[in-house]
Amino acid sequence: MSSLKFELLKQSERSKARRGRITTLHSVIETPVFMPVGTQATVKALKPEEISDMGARIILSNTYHLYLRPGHELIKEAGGLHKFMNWDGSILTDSGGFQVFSLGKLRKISEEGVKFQSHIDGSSHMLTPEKVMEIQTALGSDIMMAFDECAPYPADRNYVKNSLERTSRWLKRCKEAHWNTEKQALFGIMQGGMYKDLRKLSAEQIVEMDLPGYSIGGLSVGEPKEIMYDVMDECVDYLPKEKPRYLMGVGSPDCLFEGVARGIDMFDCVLPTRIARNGMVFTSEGKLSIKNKKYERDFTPLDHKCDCYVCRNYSRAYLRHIFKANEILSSMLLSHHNIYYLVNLMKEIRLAIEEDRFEELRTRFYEETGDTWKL
RNA sequence: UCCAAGGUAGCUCAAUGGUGGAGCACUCGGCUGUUAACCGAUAGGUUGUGGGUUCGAGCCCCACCCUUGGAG
Repeated sequence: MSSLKFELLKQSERSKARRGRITTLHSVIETPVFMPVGTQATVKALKPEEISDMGARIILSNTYHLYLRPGHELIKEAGGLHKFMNWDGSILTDSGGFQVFSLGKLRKISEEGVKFQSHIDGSSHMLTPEKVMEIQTALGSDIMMAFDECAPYPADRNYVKNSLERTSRWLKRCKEAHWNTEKQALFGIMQGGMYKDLRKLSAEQIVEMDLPGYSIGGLSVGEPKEIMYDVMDECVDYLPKEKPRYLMGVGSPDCLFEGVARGIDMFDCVLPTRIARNGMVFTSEGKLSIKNKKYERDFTPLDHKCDCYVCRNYSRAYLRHIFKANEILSSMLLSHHNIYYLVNLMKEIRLAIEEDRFEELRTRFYEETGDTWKL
């Protein structure tokens, strides 16, 4: 019995969009799917049952952060990450590869792995493919990500090539260190920066490993959207149709549409929760900054088309007030709305694909949200 | 009534006699595998009032007004 099953339910004929279903030990996940991010074993400001009630069946957490604090051994002792954080759906754990990018000044890369200086206490730690697999095995995630290097943008071709080839070698080591194959699936990560031929090279090297799923990494790292879409166009074609494709770190509503249209099945992003804590929300009419004075006496809901708990019970005026007053409830309510918005958006997208009207939904989305998502 | 300390941005406070600043608040913007309840920008001033000394005063001198504390 395999740790992960992917069924391709429908392939759209007018685009690469497709409907699928992933089954892991903990849940059945309808795709395309958006995965909320819970880096430190919590989707910030939200209770697991809220996320579950919205219909989300999978969330993402992070190897690097949990290894540093509270430590993977402790989580193993607690009975695994699911039990520890009270989440009974599926969990995908990122490998710490993104931290190679985001903690740029605090790390040193070698063939063996990456030496990090903890951003918490400055202590030194070595993450290797083997170590990362050990940590993710202890956490007990349903989907483990291979250890990769997320190259910065811009980066010169030579750097990107060396980096991607090392990532491929690290993937091989991850696979060799992967023993809990009955319960946990390992995904490989494509790199290659903005160079299409390098994307192809990376894809060939990782697909050869015959893994249950593949992701596209190294995008949405500061490049213009046109470039990201352009690279995505090609990337997907290099990945097998019968395996789930995961675009890492992408999650603005427009990018979700563009990703789905290009054949992506899975997405994750900190955007909805982060911008919520900073007073920004998604609505059916585009972005809305609850900080703006124009909402001071606006007693209507955030989004009149939304039927989430927040939109059913609170006004913009109230949400503005608690945000300005720096009340904790502000983060809770705005995060709830934003996650609901994306989870629901994906639900609509799945239905549209089933009914052969994804393109119409996509067009309508851009019409209704105006220039909010302009490139 | 006397004594003391003090009056500088909306608030709390900086500023050897030499171009009046900061934090917070306000207004706006940004955030894409979380080092982020974060970061950035705009705006905001007759330095309590009136005199004086000085090339030059928020700062020194005089008077007055106001605030706080103490004494009676």
